[in-house]
Amino acid sequence: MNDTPLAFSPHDHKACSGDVLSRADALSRDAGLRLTPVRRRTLEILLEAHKALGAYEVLQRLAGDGFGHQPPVAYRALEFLVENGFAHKVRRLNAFAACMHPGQPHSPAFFICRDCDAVAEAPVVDVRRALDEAADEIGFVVDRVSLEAIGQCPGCAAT
Amino acid sequence: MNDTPLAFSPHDHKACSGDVLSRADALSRDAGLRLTPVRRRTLEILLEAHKALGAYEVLQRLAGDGFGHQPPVAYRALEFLVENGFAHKVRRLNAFAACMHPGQPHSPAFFICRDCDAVAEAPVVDVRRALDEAADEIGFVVDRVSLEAIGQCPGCAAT
DNA sequence: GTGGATGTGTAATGTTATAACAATACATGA
DNA sequence: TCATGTATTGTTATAACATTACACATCCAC
Repeated sequence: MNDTPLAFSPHDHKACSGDVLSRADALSRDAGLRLTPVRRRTLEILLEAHKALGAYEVLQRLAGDGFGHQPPVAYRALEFLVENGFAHKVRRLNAFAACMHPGQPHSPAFFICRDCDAVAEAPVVDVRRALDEAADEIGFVVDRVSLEAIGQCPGCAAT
Repeated sequence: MNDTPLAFSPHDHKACSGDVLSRADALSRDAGLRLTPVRRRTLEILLEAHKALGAYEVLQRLAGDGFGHQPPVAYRALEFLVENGFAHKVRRLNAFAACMHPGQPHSPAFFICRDCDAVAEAPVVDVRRALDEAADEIGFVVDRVSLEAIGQCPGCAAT
């Protein structure tokens, strides 16, 4: 429960956040999606935090910025972001994290550190393919998958 | 002989429940675990329901059987079952399901039907291996994994 | 401009989960 | 037998997460 970054390696948060945000702008324009002020600010909040945030944490920051104070304000914005691939829900934490690769259809997995709560999103195409095969065998048609691993991140293992 | 998990095919619930329950008794004895009345009854409830149940549903049935009426009663029993491999938590549903293969260390995935809410537990060793490889690459040590797929089960696809 | 669809705001409520403490059961060894 | 330690169960209260329902505003196609 510290500020350990979303990814497990040091990097320039501001640069990667800005980058993702501007890609989100472009993607929304192209797709005819309305990345309205609340929604855009919500994404920005997730990017700034650079970790998974609960809906009520997001709400608190939105309220501080002059948006609504009630839960649906945050939940609706988060829902929009998740549905359109700008964010992911991390079920293990009941929390939300900005997607680091919006627009590139990817099958993400989340690696959640049990010690510092950091969440890393990693592409795991092979994993997804293996899962689809397993589904095929039982005649199940997969819509969406959530893959979450709990364990220890390199940073916490080092200490 | 096919691999379709029990949940998606007709079968004798009472037989498979009884079987799992007696295996749980044996495993507990061997491992020195105390499968106390609440805990055993909780497992029995999950087996009888033969689907994923919310903690409050479990609690209601426990209360009806003369056990406590308060949430921790159910949560504690469920936690015991999950920790010792007798049940699984299905995070997508905020619910719990009996493990159909207690004692056999397995890396389970859950296939959740969006139409009928049936939950099938399937072994997915390949998937787990692929995930471990992805974790290795980023220096993450995996403890436990939750793999949940939402989609359509064979039964609902047929109708 | 009008009207429908979409988005934002609020209040109220529902659902899931845990903290904190008290009471009880049970094994072990004096 | 009785004291003592530990695990378990029970209760109250509350935290944390999420949704429903409804009012009003804004966008945009016609």
